[in-house]
Amino acid sequence: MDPKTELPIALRASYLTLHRRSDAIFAPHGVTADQFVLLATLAQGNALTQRALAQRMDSDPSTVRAMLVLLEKHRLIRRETHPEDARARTVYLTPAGQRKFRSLWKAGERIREQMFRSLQPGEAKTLVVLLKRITSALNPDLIRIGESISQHPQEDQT
Amino acid sequence: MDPKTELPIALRASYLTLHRRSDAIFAPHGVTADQFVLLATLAQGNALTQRALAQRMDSDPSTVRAMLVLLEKHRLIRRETHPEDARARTVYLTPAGQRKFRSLWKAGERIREQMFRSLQPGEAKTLVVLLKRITSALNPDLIRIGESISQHPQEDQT
DNA sequence: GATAAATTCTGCGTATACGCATGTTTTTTG
DNA sequence: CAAAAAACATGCGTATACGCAGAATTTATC
Repeated sequence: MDPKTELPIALRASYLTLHRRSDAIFAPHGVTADQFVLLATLAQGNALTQRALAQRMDSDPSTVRAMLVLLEKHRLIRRETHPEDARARTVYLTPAGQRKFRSLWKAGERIREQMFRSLQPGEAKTLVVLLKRITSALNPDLIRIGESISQHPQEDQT
Repeated sequence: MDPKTELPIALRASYLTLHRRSDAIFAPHGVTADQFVLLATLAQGNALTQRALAQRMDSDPSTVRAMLVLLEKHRLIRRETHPEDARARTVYLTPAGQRKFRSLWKAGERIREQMFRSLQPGEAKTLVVLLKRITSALNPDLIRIGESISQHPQEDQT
């Protein structure tokens, strides 16, 4: 089969496999794979608004909100009204959330190691580069010549 | 950031973006991205059991079932009891399902083209190879299909 | 400075995605 | 052949994932 056809399928298979495996590894910690991504994003840049958090996670704001409601109930994160913008809510990792994240990071190392070891030196970097390439190619905020992409609010992210 | 850390994140971002984009493109046809994958799998090998279908889609049997129930209601697929094995049900694409798939295939060409064009000659093939590599690296029991599945992800002997 | 426009979160509806338990049927074993 | 084990589909519960509409608030416009 030609690569153009195979590529979306291979991408899907890879992601679903990674997701399943992550869920299995994190389950004993009472956390899902996606919750881990959220916690990791917060660990990297605390005090984000829900919207900013969603953007960095490549997720939908309403999806993130549902996750936050759960995580807040589990006392891993905390939400406060933004001091300057009463529309927004700022999200913080609680101390328990920080501890949990560190422990999850260790647990996840096994998976990262497993993926990484299956690749030759340099291939991981290549893979990341190519993935980012197709991601931005699929992102409709790029203006293509000859093709009309209407109805899309331009947003300028960093 | 080092590639080992970035890889899972990049994979997730790529897949979610592809999935969103596909959903948007297929929505006017009344079909989701995942339903497209199912129909495509059936188009390639008709008359599969639900389990075989799930395996080829890299999906869970119970997930596939839910999709089949929907697709059957939409008259795109049909399920019959397996002639020799009364436990299993065989899935068929209806004529309408075949037509729908052909039309979806055309609609999806735009996305495949967009991904493909962002890559240099040969890179698409490379990307597929690397994705398959990490997929099987993450699969704890890819040795034999159809065997009982061990649920102890502790052993890692290769 | 009042009104319109944009932004942010919330809530709802639908569709995966998966694990687990259950019921039925086939296959294996003693 | 009878009992046990395995395989297949179903149903349930939880957690994304997303679009869309609505309410509150900030920013822009005249």
